[in-house]
Amino acid sequence: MSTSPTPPSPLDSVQLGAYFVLMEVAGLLRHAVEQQLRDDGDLSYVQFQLLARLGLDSPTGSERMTDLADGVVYSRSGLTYQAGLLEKAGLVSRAPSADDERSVTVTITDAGRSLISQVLPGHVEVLRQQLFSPLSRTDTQVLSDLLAPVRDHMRAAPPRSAGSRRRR
Amino acid sequence: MSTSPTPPSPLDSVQLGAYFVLMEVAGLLRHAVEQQLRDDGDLSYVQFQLLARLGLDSPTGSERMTDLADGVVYSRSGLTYQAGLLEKAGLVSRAPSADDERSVTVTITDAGRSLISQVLPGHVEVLRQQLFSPLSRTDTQVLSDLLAPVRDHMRAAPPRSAGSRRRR
DNA sequence: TATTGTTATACTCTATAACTATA
DNA sequence: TATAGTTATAGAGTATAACAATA
Repeated sequence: MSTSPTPPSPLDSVQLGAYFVLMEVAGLLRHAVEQQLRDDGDLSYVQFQLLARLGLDSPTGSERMTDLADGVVYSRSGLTYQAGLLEKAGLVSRAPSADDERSVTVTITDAGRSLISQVLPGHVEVLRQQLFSPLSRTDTQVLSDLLAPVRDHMRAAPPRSAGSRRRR
Repeated sequence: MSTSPTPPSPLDSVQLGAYFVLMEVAGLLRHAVEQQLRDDGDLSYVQFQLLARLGLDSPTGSERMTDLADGVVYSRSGLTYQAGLLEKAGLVSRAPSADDERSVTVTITDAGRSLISQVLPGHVEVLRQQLFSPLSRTDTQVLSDLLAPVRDHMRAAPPRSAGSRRRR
């Protein structure tokens, strides 16, 4: 069932090129960014994502475990592991949700917010140097507009048949 | 020395958006692709990259360890580990280089080539469904053209001050 | 019964440092 | 001395399955 009924029909060279550049740029960028986060705040990229989501995106500074897992494409156990690390470091707190006793609400602490602002300037610097220096403002806008539909498409299609539940 | 003399001056929202989409798309794509490679050929993404580089890019099917490490942004020991796995699986062979006794030449085997062609159709399918279905041919071309300079810029700048040697 | 989250466990990957051998 | 590669080792991250508790 892994072979499709239609002939393989390889991607054309433009598509292959786009695939490779995309993956290489993202890989190199992640590498650079992880090093900065490690140096400036002893954070992994995923941990930064979690903190940023709580501290920058969420108006309340809180989210349920499940929502965090959905946003970061994580296994439940993986998120539990990371949330445990963050909590042990005093960067977030966990408490049973008010409305649903099964849920756990994760909240960023003052120390967490402080760490974000400590790490953010360096982070922005890396982005500026590595990613944006070769891109004009228009380029950046176009790039964003091109990738946004892809992201939405990927989020919609549930290819992760692993566990069972995923979609909210 | 981690704070720059110039004011933090945060990225504008367009730049931040571009950064996040780029990372999310690449992350989701890598996730999907890794699952396919695992299912169809029991390969990690890095192992696939190594085999593809030897089998598809190199005309001779051989490369030195160092050149492979440069191409895949790996630590030397990491490459040794992966090359060891591939060799144990019979997908590559290793032999001291002819001209330089210090070097090791890695060569893809028939089994390695066979595995690539076994895995490639499914790989292409995933790319088509996940990445390219929301992109026109023009979109794809533009995306590629936008990212190519970024890749070149990142390759040139040696931010990995870790080990010591890196640039060829 | 379905969902939320945790735990135990095992495995893969990566990086650092020490080491050998050749240039 | 500098480079190519390996080894030992240690640590971080991830996933699976079994589990407990609530809806």
